[in-house]
Amino acid sequence: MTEYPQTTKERILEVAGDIFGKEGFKATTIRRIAGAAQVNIAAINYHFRDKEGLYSAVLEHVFHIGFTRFPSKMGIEDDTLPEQQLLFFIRGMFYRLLSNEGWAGLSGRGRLIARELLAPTPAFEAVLDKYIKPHKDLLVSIIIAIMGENPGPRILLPCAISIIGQCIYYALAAPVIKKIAEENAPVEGNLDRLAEFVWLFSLGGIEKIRQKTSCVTR
Amino acid sequence: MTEYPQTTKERILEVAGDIFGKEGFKATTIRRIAGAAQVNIAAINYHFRDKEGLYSAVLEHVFHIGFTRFPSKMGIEDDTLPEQQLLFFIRGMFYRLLSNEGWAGLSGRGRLIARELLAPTPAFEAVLDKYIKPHKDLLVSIIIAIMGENPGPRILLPCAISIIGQCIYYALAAPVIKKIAEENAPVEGNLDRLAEFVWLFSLGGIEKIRQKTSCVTR
DNA sequence: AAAAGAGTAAAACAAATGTTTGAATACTGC
DNA sequence: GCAGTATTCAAACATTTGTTTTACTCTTTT
Repeated sequence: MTEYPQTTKERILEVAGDIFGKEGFKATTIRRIAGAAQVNIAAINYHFRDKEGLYSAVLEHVFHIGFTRFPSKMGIEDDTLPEQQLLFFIRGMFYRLLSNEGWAGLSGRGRLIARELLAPTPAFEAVLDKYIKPHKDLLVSIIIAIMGENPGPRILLPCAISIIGQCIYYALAAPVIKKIAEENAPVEGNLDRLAEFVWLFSLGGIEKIRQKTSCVTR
Repeated sequence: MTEYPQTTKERILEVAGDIFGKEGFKATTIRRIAGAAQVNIAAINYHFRDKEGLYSAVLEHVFHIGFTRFPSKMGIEDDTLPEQQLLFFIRGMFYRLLSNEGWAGLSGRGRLIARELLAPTPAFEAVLDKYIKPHKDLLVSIIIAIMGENPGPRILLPCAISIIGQCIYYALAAPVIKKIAEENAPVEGNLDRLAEFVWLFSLGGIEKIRQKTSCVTR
């Protein structure tokens, strides 16, 4: 991505993120990383100890970049309406997951995240606590605000999962979506429209769930 | 899974599905498969030509099993109400993706599918046409029936993606969901409840989308 | 300017992995 | 029962790949 002079270490991190994401941990060879980063093979082991050490560093780096450029609360103020908060939250996810300044549509480094969801490595535990749990908690609090009551985890968490699931699926299945529904592929120009769609869809979902559960409990 | 005598070829297929799913293509060694299936290494190349040939066969086999045991239209008759059809469709996905008779929660062979969504291999093209596209078309027709009108692909496909996305995310992120929302992990005993939740949520979503788009177009 | 240390380079090592070979064994049709 | 085919097996081959070693270069410190 960045062509301007960087330190060897930085260049390795950037390049490794893309390649690990595209190929997966096992399929990635340090020779390939070294080649792409125009760095000697031994430099990788020198800076990161071994392949696994490099991977951990990459994972942390990727999450740091994503949540620094697109924080969970992006655009959300204390006086923002709950519904608006949800829109910002979803739009944030789309941009973090799919924009080029973010995780580039999981086509590059971002696919790392999907791979970790699928099969968490030990290195994932750290980012789970640091980035993902707070992110989830924020969403849950937004849902509570929209519902106007706290229906408990058996309602809240599935709601959160449904919302996050839609966003991540766009990112995860981007290659397939491009093939069977090209018009709606999650490319840069579509992000706002798709985010707004998911937002509306989710508002409707939350509303429906609220009706049903209120109906049952009372 | 099956312990009773099978042909070598069948045993290889079964075992390879699990291992490819858990480890990914590159990380899977044919020696490991041979060991687990109690088969000579060369037998694999004999029956399937090479590692890639085995993988293609496994992928087709996995999809065949899944859509044979849990067909897209499972439970859907011609006179089923559209809303009911959606419930059956979603429930079918949950069982296909997550039950032990299906793809076993992507913990075993089913994870193959998620891997293919993430990074399609050439072998995926075939199953895409044979299984996935018809499956998508069915869902789209159900959505049209629920909406009572055809709002065009820019509305329909995002709807379909939102619905499928929720289902697949449960399967994909099962390891992580277990960690942060254990009560709602997609295990056998939760499938009906979660399917019904996703159904309600999606009905609400479709309704909301329909309102908005009618509002704008007219 | 000399010494020390950090960073880089090329080559070599050892383990693993996909594939092939050629012989041995089981099965099938006549 | 036998020829012919299909299947299984153990061993070997050629690559690939993570890691280490050793020497070299450059910067910083004294």
